[in-house]
Amino acid sequence: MAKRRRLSQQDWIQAGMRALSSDGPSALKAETLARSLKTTKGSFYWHFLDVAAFHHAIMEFWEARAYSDIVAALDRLPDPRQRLRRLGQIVTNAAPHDYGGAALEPAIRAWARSSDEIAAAVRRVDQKRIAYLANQLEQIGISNPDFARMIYAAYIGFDDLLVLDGQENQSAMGSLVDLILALE
Amino acid sequence: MAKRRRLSQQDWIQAGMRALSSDGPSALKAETLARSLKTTKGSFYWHFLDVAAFHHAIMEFWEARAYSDIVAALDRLPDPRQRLRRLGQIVTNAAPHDYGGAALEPAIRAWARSSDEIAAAVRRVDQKRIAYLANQLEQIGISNPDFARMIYAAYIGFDDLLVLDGQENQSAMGSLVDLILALE
DNA sequence: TTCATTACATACGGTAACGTATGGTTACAT
DNA sequence: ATGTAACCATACGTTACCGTATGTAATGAA
Repeated sequence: MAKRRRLSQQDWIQAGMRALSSDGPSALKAETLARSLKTTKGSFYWHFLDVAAFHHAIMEFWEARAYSDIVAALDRLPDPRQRLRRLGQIVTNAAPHDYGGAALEPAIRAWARSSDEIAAAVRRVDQKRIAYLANQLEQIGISNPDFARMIYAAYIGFDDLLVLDGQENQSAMGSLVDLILALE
Repeated sequence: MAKRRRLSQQDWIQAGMRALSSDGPSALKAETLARSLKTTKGSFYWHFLDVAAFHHAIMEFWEARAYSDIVAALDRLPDPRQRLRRLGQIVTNAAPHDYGGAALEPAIRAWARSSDEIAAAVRRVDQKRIAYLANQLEQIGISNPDFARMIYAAYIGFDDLLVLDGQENQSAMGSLVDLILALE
């Protein structure tokens, strides 16, 4: 039999992200998750004040990594051009933070549509990522901010399409980056 | 006092789309919507067998228009180039089917992440729209299907960004179309 | 006008979730 | 080994929704 090890906040957050990715925000319930973790509400309410606090914790966990993980992956590359090309590859591989076969990020974005708090977090992350992109583009002589927003919009769209049809996006995203890099 | 006119299926579907757009799929409950329509469940269960049937009706309403409305708006234009440029403008104006200040389409896409039935409908619509785009591009000598998928991904992403930050996308989407039209 | 059909109200029993309270276990530090 | 804190189980009262049943009001065709 399993060892029935005790749980931490992190275990609950992980389970939450998995449930969110596969079933949407309505799966983020204390009793439901408890069953999936083979425990009871008692544990949940020990680790979190209430459901809202749990939601908040998931949001914070995501927000803390959503920007820095991408930048960390790209900043190792010396050239802005290489960084942008690499970005094209990141998107397509079901992206960072994969849970139960489904990507976390599209799930978070979907969640944002029913929660103002989540929407605010997504907005903050978007702003930072778009600014980062714009900065990379400036370094190669492209100052029109349209292009940063364009790349980012495609990034979001590809991520959403991937979840739905599972098709490869790498090629299309790569073509877009190439198109823009060819500008200057 | 108001005349308390009686309701039709359509009234419920409209209310559902409004609720979906502003509060997400969890707002699609019989009793909640009844309150918002100042009536009771009695009316809801008269017009619909159950909640699932109601969801299905909303989905069908959207799917019946999601493809044809866009094509209808574009096919009046004689030239594929003009059609693609026009598409750039459509996206940004909070798109067709606007409810309560929020666009319906991103709400449907978000809903698709928690419902397989909705996801299937979105998939069907996506396929048809991408095929239409690819067809337009072919007419101007661009046969690489990456570009149809790229435009469509950007379309989705811009729509999502619009809801979040309310910024103008027209310029960025236009730049993308121009970039591609310049290919041939 | 009547009366059948359409549309809605109300009351009911059932389920699933919330958060609290309280008591029982496990782990570890001394 | 034993006591304290961390962790979990269980039982409870409450709320919001589901779907059904059944009765009541409105409306148009005869």
